[in-house]
Amino acid sequence: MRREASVLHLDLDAFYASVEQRDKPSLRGKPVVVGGVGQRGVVATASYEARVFGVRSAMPSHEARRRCPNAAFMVPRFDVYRTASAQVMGLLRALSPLVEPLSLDEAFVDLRAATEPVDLSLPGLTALVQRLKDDVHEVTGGLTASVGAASSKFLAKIASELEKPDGLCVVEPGTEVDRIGPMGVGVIFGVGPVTRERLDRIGVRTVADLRQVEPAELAQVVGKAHAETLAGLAWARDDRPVEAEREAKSISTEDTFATDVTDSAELSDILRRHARQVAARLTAAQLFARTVTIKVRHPDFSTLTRARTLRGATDRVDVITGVAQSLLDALDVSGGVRLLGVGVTGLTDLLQDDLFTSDAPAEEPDPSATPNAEPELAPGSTAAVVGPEEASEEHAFGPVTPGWAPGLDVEHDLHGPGWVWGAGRSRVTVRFETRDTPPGPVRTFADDDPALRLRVVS
DNA sequence: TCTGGGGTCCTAGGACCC
DNA sequence: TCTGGGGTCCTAGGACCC
Repeated sequence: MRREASVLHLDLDAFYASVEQRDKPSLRGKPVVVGGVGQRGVVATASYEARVFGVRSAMPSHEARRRCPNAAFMVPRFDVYRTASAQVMGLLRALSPLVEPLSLDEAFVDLRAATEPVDLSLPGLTALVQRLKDDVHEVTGGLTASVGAASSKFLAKIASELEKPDGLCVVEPGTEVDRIGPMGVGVIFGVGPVTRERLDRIGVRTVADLRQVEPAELAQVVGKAHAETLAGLAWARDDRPVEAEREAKSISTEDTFATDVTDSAELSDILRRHARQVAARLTAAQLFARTVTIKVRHPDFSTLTRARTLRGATDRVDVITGVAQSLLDALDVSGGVRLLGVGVTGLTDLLQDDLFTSDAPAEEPDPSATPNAEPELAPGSTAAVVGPEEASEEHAFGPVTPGWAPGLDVEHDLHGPGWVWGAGRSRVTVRFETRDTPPGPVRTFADDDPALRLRVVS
């Protein structure tokens, strides 16, 4: 436990929705919901105006629509979010090189590793955090961040949430135990609905309640490893370091279909597409994987995974496809499939692998040696046929209407840049405005109007 | 027409080895 | 010729995070 509040946690407020409001002036001050817009979509982020109506992250989109029919519903623009995120991470790294991103909109910073000496007194920290927030606002063109400073990751994260949005909270060292005592156990990272319910059943509702539980009883309720962490955190004991470079442990992609898929040829196509994406990401990261996993969700939402570990690591599309297909073949999917995914784990980089096996008889580091136990990859297997990489990388929010999904950027020959307000019945409605204009006019076009096209923005 | 996608970590059981 | 315990690897599932 540190003696000074040298850990920062930064969280961009309603990040995706705020970026949309920044870039679409007519949406400022209005409810905005970013996420899947299809029947099976869920909410990724709701603006604060939408939260007033009870719209929350992870809520099914149809439920969000019911609660807030007047909200603007739009598909995420990850390239734009990535750019804004990189700008913010850049500011953090200028403060201290020891930055641990948790997602596009969240990161820890260790100020002890700062290149220049930092004044960690309460006024010093407050001034530093305020400057950081101002810089974030400026560099991103108007986004706000909530920042917490404390003596540990646990408290810094709690602190950043205390005064959201646009929050600034420094937890003074020595006050941690008192501060968290009255809070619900749900503030503890790792305590979700299930654990909260289990704790509730033994009378534990607040962090202070948690301190009274016998270690043995706690272990029985939440498991040994979890119990030890929780017991420590209840007393604000947390010495987890801020870690800048964490190696990826798995890579996966999956897709929930607009309607359940029953055709096995179609499932194979989808599987191959996923395998191709996974292989491409392995290659891009210069990694190889030993275990291939598939994930299948049935129409009743029951979900299962099947995995097979190979003798050697691979990044080959045909190998990954072949293993995935044979795993799928062993399952009964006659009732249809709601979701299909492919993933890899057991990641190694070849160089290291090579090093460790260099005195062994040439188990070729070349992954072409790995189709070993994969009879389904016999010559003539269609698995070896590899098509061009899919154009769309982000299926994350599901069945995006090809073309005119709401929120996407467009350009019209006459009217200039704008964004898709809505589409359907062979028509597209566009609002012509950008980040730097006042709210603009709305026009409707035929969806095959040659003067109108999608615009790539980041 | 309930319930995304991309991750991490933990548990538990069985195989296998010493 | 009857039986323990530890360690590691693998698979499957589940809780949780953003």
